[in-house]
Parts: sequence; C-alpha cells; structure tokens
Amino acid sequence: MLEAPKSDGTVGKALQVLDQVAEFRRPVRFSELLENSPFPKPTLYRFVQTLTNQGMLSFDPDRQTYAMGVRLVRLAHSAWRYSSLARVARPYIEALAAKVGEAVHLAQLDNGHVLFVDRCKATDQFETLAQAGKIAPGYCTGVGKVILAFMPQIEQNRALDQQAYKAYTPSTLTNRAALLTELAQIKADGVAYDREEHEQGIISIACPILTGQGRVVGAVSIASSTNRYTIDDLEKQRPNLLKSANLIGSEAELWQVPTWS
Amino acid sequence: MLEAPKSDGTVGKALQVLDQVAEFRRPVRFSELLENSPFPKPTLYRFVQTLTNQGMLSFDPDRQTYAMGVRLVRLAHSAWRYSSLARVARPYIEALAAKVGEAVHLAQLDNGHVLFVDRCKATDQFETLAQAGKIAPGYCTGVGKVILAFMPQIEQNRALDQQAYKAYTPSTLTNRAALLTELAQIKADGVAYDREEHEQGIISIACPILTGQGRVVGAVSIASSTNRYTIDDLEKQRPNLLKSANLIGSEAELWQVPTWS
DNA sequence: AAGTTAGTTTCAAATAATGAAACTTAGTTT
DNA sequence: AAACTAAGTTTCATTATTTGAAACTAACTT
Repeated sequence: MLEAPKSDGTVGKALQVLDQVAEFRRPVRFSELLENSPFPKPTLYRFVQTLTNQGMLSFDPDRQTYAMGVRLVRLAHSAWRYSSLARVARPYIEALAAKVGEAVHLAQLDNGHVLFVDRCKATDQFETLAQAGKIAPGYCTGVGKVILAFMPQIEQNRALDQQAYKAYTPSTLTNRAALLTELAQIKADGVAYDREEHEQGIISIACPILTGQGRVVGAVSIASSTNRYTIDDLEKQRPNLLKSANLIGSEAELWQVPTWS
Repeated sequence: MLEAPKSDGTVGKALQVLDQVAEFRRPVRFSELLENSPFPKPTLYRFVQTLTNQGMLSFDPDRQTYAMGVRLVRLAHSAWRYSSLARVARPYIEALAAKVGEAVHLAQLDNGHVLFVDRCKATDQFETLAQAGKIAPGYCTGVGKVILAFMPQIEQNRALDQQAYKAYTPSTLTNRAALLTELAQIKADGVAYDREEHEQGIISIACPILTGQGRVVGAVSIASSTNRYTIDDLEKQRPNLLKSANLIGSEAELWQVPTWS
C-alpha cells in the first residue's frame, strides 16, 4: 500500500493528496487528512483548496468534508472509453462469459495495482459500474500475476517492489522470491492460476492480452468458486480464454485510428 | 465549451492539459496538443511528462500518442462510489424507471456542465457504464435547467456565464435573458421541462434533489420520445418523480456517516 | 546527403510554492 | 457569559520550482 515513487513537483504532490482522499473511502475532514499527511498545514490546505476549485475534490459545506470530485467521473469516462481496453474488449468478454458460464474479468495494471476495468458475470450483468475501477493486489490475483509475468524487466522490477506481500490466505505468495519463481513459470506456460491466493474459495485462470509487438496491455481471467469448479476445470477453458485474449489483442492493435480525427 | 475560470497555479494548468487530452476523444500526439495549447513547447512537454509519470495520462510508445490514464478510472471509482449521488440513488431511480417505463437520468453539475452520473432505462439495463460520465449542456436539458434554477445566486451567475447558448434545435433557449426567465418559472413551479431543446424528439421532466437545508445536489429526470409521450404525459408523472427525488434527497442526507470510520 | 519536422534538453530569469507564526472562527468547558 | 481549546484560515519573507527562448537531437521526407 505504499505510494509516492517520485514526487513529480507540485503536480505530483497535489495528486498524492487526491489519492489520500480516495483511500479514505468516505468524506473526510481537513484535520483527518492533515494527520496522515506529509505536508504542513498551510501547504495541505492550499492543495485541498486548489483541488476543490478544480472540481477534483468536492466540499460539503454542511459537514465540512471533502470527497472525490465529479470532474473525475467525466475524465474517467474518457479514460474508460478511449484509453482502457474495456471498450474493445466488451463484446469478447461478454461472449466468453456466456460460453463458459462463469465470471470474466478484464484488468489493466495501474502503478503496481491490478485495476479491474470491466467484468461480465454470466448471470447478472449488473453492478458493472460498481466493479469497474476497483483495485486488487497484483501479486496474488490471476490477472495481476500474468501481467507482471509478461512485463518488461525494468518495469517488472519496479512493480515487484511495490507489492505488499500480505498473506490474504494460506496460499498467498508472501515474498518477492516466491513470486519471481512463479512468474517465470507463468511466462513459460502462458497462463496464471489464482489458487485461492487472494480470497478463500475463489480460483481463476488468467492470460495476458498482448499487442503484435508482444507488449502486455492487460489480462483476461475466468474466475469461479471452489464450490463449482476446480483448477482442472478452469484448465479446460484455456483454449477459450486464449482465443478471446488474442482477439482482444489484435482488435486493440487495429483500433487506435490514424490522425485524421 | 470555454474553460479556465481561474488558473490555480501549476496544478490548475496541469489539469487544464488533462481536460485538453480528454476533449480529443482519441489518442493524441504531442504536436496536436501543442497546436491548441496556451503553453509553450517545453512547458506543455513537462506537463505531459508529469501527468504520464503519474498515470493520469498513458503513453503509447508504438504510436507515440497520449490518452487518458487508467489512474483516473481508479480515482473515479471513489468519486462515483463515495461522492456522487449514484450510489444512494440507484435503487430509487431503478424503481422509478420500472414504474414509469421510461428512461430515468441522474445528474449532477460539474463546472457548468450537466454530468450524467447514472441512468436506468426500463428495458435494457445495460450501457450504464458507457453513459456515466457523459456530459451535456446545462441550459438546454431538463436536469441542467432545474439544477441551475435551484442554485444559489452567485454560483448560478458564474454557471450562466459558462453556458454556450448554442441552438441545438429550434426550441433551444439561446440567450441568458430567456434562460433566466425560464429559471425563475422553474424555481416557482418546482420542475423543469425539456421541450426538445437539446435533441429533436426528446422531451423530459426534471426535478431537483435537495438536502434538508435546501441545497441542490443534483437532479432526476424522466425522459421520453415524442413518439410515445407528450409533455402532458410527463406532467402526469410529476408526483412519482418528486417522490423519488425526495427519497433520494433524504437518504443522501442521512448517508454521510460520522467520523468513526 | 540535405532538408524538414517532431520531440527533447539546457539554463538563467521569473514566478510560484512553502511553512512558521499569527490570526480567526467555532465549539467546549468552567 | 468568560475563558479555554481545537479547527480552519491568512500573512509574508524565504526558498525552490516553474518557465520558455534557444539550442539540440532523432526521425522521418525529399
């Protein structure tokens, strides 16, 4: 859960404050922010003011609390629509979810965290919005491990340093060395398994989404519960999963159109 | 479509660059940004670098283009979940949509723009995610006008200055004076109508969501097509609409829990 | 190979950010 | 109600960061 890789000037610091507010997961008072802040009172105060002016935070005058601002919703709309894989991938992950009858997740990596950008559950197609934008650790999820495995060395290193290696379950890999071994194996095999490493009873098979040049841009996974599925059952879905990931990869390739607006 | 009310130091300028990238609605090259930028080359260059470092933009090295970064999706998740009305309002707007059998929109105001934070269409409950975060003009939509009508004077003034007053249809109110008259009438009446002012064939009835102290925090609308509905038909839904808005308002009131995490 | 454009770096000058301290306001206690 | 306390806000001299003209390099085009 550590942050702040390098403080990119004033802008970086301000964004750090934004993250801090986001972490609270509820409206927060100035004094609460101040307690956990590396910045002195007036500095933090001005950041919060600026961010509020800019609509990145919103201030509730009745309760004197700050929360994430609606401008973010607008900006993220662009991000989701024109930058994330979600848009291109949507039809494919829907098809996959329908075929397999289990939940399908689409993830990208955001500063060491796995960011779920979309998900389709065969049964209820709802709560997509509530799910998109959720984060999970990289080192103990199928999608996370597979993205890490296929990353370029340098970036991988940086990402591995950022993992918390907290033991969510008895199966969680809790140190860098163990994870590194697993990542090599995953890269050789082409898919990653989550054997209840993040949540008891939840298993998944994940594979990377690669561009033509072999860059990882995200991952897709089929997730299920140990009540219904075993790792072997998931393994049987490997061809379906790979096919979908390939299709998404090549579509993403074509997709970024040339300059003529 | 004008921006930049006051340039909040370096942070404000950087966020201005973010907006600029968002407006392109596609991956964009540095030189394209430079053309429409108020900043000189090295300055813009550093902003883009910083924002990319910070994950607010993402850079595609293959194509040398910038797009909105995934970090925004994560931050917006918090915004949507803990700051927007969407979460509290969801059950109520779903119920309303089911009852009325027409599309129900939930909006908040973001710097003069109407920001749709959620929507339920009685038939297909899908594409919510694609809709959330969309923006529309304030002066020619039901939700927009009703929010403007119930705003405090000072803020209203600022917002009215920011409207574009472009004639989307023959019914659009195209100047401040006409809008102001209408707003007074709306405030007295309690609801706003969109009589095909934004889109030909689309009408709606909108009412404000108010806190106990009488602050507007958003608006709900029932929208329909002139093929199926008349303004009179919408008027008949007024009690349903008001009831839902009241429920959302009082729930939003209660909702921001005290400090004990 | 010469020419052109896009992208990147340099560095002194200009500007904006910083934070200790003082101040104001709101809430609590005597 | 006065005295006390804590939360939020402003001031201002100091410090550090941002700024942008110009120079440079890399990547295409002729």
